[in-house]
Amino acid sequence: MPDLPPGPASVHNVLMNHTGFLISRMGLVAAKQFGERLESLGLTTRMWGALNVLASEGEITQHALCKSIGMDPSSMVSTIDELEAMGLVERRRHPTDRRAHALHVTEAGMETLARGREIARTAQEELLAPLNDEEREQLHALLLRLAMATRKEPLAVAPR
Amino acid sequence: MPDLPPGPASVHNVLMNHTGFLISRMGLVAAKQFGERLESLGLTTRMWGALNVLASEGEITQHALCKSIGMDPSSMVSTIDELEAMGLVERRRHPTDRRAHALHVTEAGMETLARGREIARTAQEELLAPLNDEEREQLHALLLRLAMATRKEPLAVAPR
DNA sequence: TATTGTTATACTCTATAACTATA
DNA sequence: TATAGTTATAGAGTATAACAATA
Repeated sequence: MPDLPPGPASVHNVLMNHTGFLISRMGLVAAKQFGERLESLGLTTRMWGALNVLASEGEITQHALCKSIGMDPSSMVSTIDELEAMGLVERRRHPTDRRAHALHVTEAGMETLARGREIARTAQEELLAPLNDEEREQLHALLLRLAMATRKEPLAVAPR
Repeated sequence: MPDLPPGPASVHNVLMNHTGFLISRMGLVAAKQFGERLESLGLTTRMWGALNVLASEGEITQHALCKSIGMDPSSMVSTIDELEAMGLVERRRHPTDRRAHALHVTEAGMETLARGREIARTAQEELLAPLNDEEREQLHALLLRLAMATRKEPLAVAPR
């Protein structure tokens, strides 16, 4: 009885035949690699996702942000807490609804966001290194069509 | 101030521009959909991954199985416990090493595996529904090249 | 009566370290 | 001294329910 299977460890050929497994697997790798790079900014993938959407939407409520990225409201509290503690986001008064906050991205938040986007480019370059430009566009287009079909799935930005 | 961003909820346009995000996102969707379907067999994605590799490798040790799918040995214990409780796998005596087990897939295990593969086909059909056959092959080939480049990453079969 | 944000809680998944019995 | 399997434990990450303030 062979004690170890032949070939490099960690992923088995049998599983590689399934596209769904490959997507799941590469999704974990991508999230992990990006998350490790984001640590240099003191950000998690969840914080980055929230900051990113917030900057593009302007001042919105936590509730709206939750719906926008599919995060649970109770999880959003701690995410915004962390961003606020770092001075990247402020909870400002909502002009009309005294229950709600108007989430505001600070100047420091915009700077961190810019550096995060640079990191995202680097991480993407690392992830897609085996592919040329045309192939990268192909992959993106194919994934985008899949994503558009499952847009309503209430999944958070990052796996962990 | 707009209370909700325009368009359908749960995933934001800004994030859709990143291939890494799309892969991560679709990986979660794929794993979730497959996991829900596997419940009908009483299996988790982890159990299915272990059973699948085990059947293709014959009788190997838990240690070898761990290396083969990138699962932690301590997590493997409960995974095999569950498979054994369902009568799909047996811990048999290793012929030469009294510390180790020879993991054996039972006949019931092979039958469950066959049904699992049918479920995998169905789930894949659902996931890749927006793509035609040629596009599915393209996507698979592109992901496979990425996966081969990161084969050594010690990540488990399924995110949760 | 419903909604926003918050807190407390529980549950899952995973990783770490220590332990045993063998090698 | 190292290895296979196990156990116990702790740490993320997430989901659920209840709550106060306000609509």
